[in-house]
Amino acid sequence: MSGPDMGQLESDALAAWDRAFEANPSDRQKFYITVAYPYPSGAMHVGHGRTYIVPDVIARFWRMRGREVLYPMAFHVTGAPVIGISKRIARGDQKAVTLYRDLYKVPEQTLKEFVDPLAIVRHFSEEYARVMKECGLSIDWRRRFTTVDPTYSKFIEWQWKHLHEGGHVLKGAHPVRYCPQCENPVGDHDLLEGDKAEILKFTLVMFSWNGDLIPTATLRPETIYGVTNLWVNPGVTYVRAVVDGRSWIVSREAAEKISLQDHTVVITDEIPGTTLTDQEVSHPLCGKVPILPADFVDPDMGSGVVMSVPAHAPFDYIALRDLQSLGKYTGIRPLALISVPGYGEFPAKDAVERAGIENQSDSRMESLTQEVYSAEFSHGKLFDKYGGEPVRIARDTVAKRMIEEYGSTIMFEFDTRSVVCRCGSQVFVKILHDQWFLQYSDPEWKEQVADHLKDMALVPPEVRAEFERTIDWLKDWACTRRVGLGTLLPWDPAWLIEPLSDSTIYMAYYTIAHRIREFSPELLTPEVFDFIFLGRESPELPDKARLEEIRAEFLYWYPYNFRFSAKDLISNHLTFQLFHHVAIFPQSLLPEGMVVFGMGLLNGAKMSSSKGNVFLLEDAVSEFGADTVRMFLVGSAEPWQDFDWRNELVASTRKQIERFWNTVSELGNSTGESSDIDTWLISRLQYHIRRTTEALDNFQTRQALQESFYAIESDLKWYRRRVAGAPHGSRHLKELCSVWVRLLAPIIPFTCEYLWKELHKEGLVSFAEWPVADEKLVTPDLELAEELLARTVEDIESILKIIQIEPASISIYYAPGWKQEIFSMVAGAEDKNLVIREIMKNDSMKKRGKEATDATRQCTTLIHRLPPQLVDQITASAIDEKSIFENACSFLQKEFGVPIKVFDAGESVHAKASSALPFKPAIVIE
RNA sequence: GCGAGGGUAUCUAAGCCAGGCCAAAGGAGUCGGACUUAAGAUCCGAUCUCGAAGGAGUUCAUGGGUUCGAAUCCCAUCCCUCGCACCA
Repeated sequence: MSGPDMGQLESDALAAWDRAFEANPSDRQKFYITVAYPYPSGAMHVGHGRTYIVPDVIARFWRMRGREVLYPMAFHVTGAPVIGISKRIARGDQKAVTLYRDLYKVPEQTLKEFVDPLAIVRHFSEEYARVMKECGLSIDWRRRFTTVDPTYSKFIEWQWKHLHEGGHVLKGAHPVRYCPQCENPVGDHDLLEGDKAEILKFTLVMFSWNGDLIPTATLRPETIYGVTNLWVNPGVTYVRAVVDGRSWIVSREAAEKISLQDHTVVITDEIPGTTLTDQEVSHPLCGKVPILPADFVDPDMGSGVVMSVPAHAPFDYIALRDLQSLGKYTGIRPLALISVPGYGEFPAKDAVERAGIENQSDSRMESLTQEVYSAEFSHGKLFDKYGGEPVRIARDTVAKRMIEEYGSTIMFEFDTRSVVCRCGSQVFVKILHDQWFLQYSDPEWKEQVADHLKDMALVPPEVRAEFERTIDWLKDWACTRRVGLGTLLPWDPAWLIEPLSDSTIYMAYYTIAHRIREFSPELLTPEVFDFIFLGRESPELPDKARLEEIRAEFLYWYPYNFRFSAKDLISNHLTFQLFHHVAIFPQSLLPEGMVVFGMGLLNGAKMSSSKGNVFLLEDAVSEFGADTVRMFLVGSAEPWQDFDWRNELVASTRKQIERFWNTVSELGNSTGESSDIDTWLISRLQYHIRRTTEALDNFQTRQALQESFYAIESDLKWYRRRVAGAPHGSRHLKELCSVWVRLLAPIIPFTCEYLWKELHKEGLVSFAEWPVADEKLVTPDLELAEELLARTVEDIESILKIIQIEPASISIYYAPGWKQEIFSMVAGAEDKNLVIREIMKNDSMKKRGKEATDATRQCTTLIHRLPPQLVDQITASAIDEKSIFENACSFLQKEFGVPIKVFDAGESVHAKASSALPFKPAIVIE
């Protein structure tokens, strides 16, 4: 039989599902799940596919279990990326055009429209919706919206009014990456180079020189006590500049940077580096020190002047050593100030000497500096005369003191040298003013979130620690931007609300999205939302009756049951949304649970659109079929594990679906009489129903598939073997198929929808009743008998394999009754080492002597090897091995093609017979 | 560097929390057989090593330790993934 026509089958199912998943409040209990909505700036790949298919499987499962299930979807279009994309496409940037035209397959005509950023999100949100439907996602599309819809903006304004009034939004200054050419802050996606650059906070230590200040930038202000000199580059021309009214000497680059960081800077004249060398400067904390020449000083790093601490900085140590080896400045000695275990008086000296470094151009200097730096930071302590504090604490105390008493200031600088904007200009750190912050640092707010987290279900449980860490670690978040798409900050409309910050409670908005559109946006005052979400009455609400309905719908669905997202969002979105929920909603409406996904790989490598290493979801669906894609994505790993898409594995998934399709088509309408083995099959089925249900209850889609697909298949394999040659399947098989199709319906709904009809069932399988295990159909004795038989067959096979003789007959010797007794006694014994004594107290056993002690030892070994559950069953049910084997004689004869004889081992004199044990008969092949 | 998670046979992936059910499930791949004109599909078997009796030996990143007994518990080391922010 050939496979089904998937194309036809899929379009039939899609037609049948049209609008079927629109969810409305009902008498049923609700189940509401949401997934982080996509930012539609490109085509969906199979990684996205899993993000939405896993929740769909869960949604379908609960729907079949009789819940009213809401699974909504919307599109996040706020932010700056599409603006950059549209600019690049407008400019004809080759890389961007290739990506969109060739990889994402955007038609030429549409691509032309991409000069409008909104056209991009419009195009791809349509694509997303279309592909999501093709995948069979059971979404209520009536609730779809985008985050720039005027109605949604009204909702965001309401949210932010509450955050503001609740004291969670504060104004402050903030250092950002800034492009002077574009006159804008730049995000990661705007960068040509240095996208991982971090902003470091340097302290400018102010040395005095003839009425001028010479600042040196350092990450280690506490080392001021060990400064022996400064370094300037003699080949660089420095500038004198009036900075906030004081005269500074710094490199030209530094002057420019400082001017972006809250200082007024006026350059007055130039000073060659050579003028500075051999001059003497002073600082209250280290006294007078000379300025020495050094070529390694980079004018583009910090102030362009460096303070030298040869005792603790390898660079300084070796630069000094190099000078001194030329007979210069020999009077200068390193000055130690930190003690650190594992190093002598001068850690920098130790490190340099241990590594055998010859001179300052050695490539290992960088890592050596890092090594000393870390060792001192984590284990170092300042000498008592400098306060005796650990380095990690002293660093802050000294910095604070310098700022308060000695005119120091902060300078921001990147940790990587070259940070370049897409426009080609160098990027600087700028301090932005009037910036609004969400005050995630607020201890009280943190505590509320942490308290609520305790009540939440988290899947998998391992992520709890990471959430706790994140709540603890979160600092204030700059929540407004100057550029991009989005909602204006209601009380300061010069700012846009930052995109991660406008996506924190939209799960509540879904519940009313389709109804709120009945109002024109200008009617949607904060009072309206206050009423809908908080039940707050106010006079003059528009269309109160309608609002009552909307509020009722919100209350029906909220709080959501589970939110799904990938693990990279734990440290921002998933935690942010908790902060916002606790700030706005009452206890009873707070989120109940979260499910965190793993990441996707393609052929073992990370999926990445920019590197072209993606497999588009739509291509996957058209090549393999939606069900295959679904089954692979939820079945190859549990949702929280990383998964790896490999075409060859996916192809074999398709074969499995075809096999299932063939089996059900063949057996689905059987009506024959049933026998013991049918009863056995149905008994096993109850177990699989239970296990599948448990797995899906716990979001274990892979486990569910193992139980509902492979485990049932493997039972059927044994069944077929047992009935080989017997007439057509029984009516029990029909029942099995009906259960089987339902168990798999959440995972491969297209195939199951078709087969459901084939089985002449009413309605859609998507809404059919989820199977429930019926304990009355469980027959432990039969299962045990089949287990014994299967194990015996296995034993016989393994013997046959080894001895390689052509067997003439096979004899099975089942264990005598007294061994059963021993077996039970051993099984029931607390201490298996002492049981032999108990057994020997029994006279009839005593009479058997060695035979009985041997049997006890053998039973003990056997019991250790059998699953405990099975041992319990064996002892509980006193099975009749004799009749089991006799009943199976014809089966065994067919299996092995030779006559089978069954004997009581107790009545046999055959040497082998004595090795018979309960559940492990002696086997003799002749 | 810091924080969180992980390393199981050819690949993938159970098992680990609650140590003996473990030479270690399932799936894939590979090899052999049946069917077929052939291929594919399907079905059956094998797939760490040894073995002419259902067994034995060596394995679960590496090295130690605890225990009668360790893939599972403890310690150290190495490697991988994610996050470290104003960005979706």
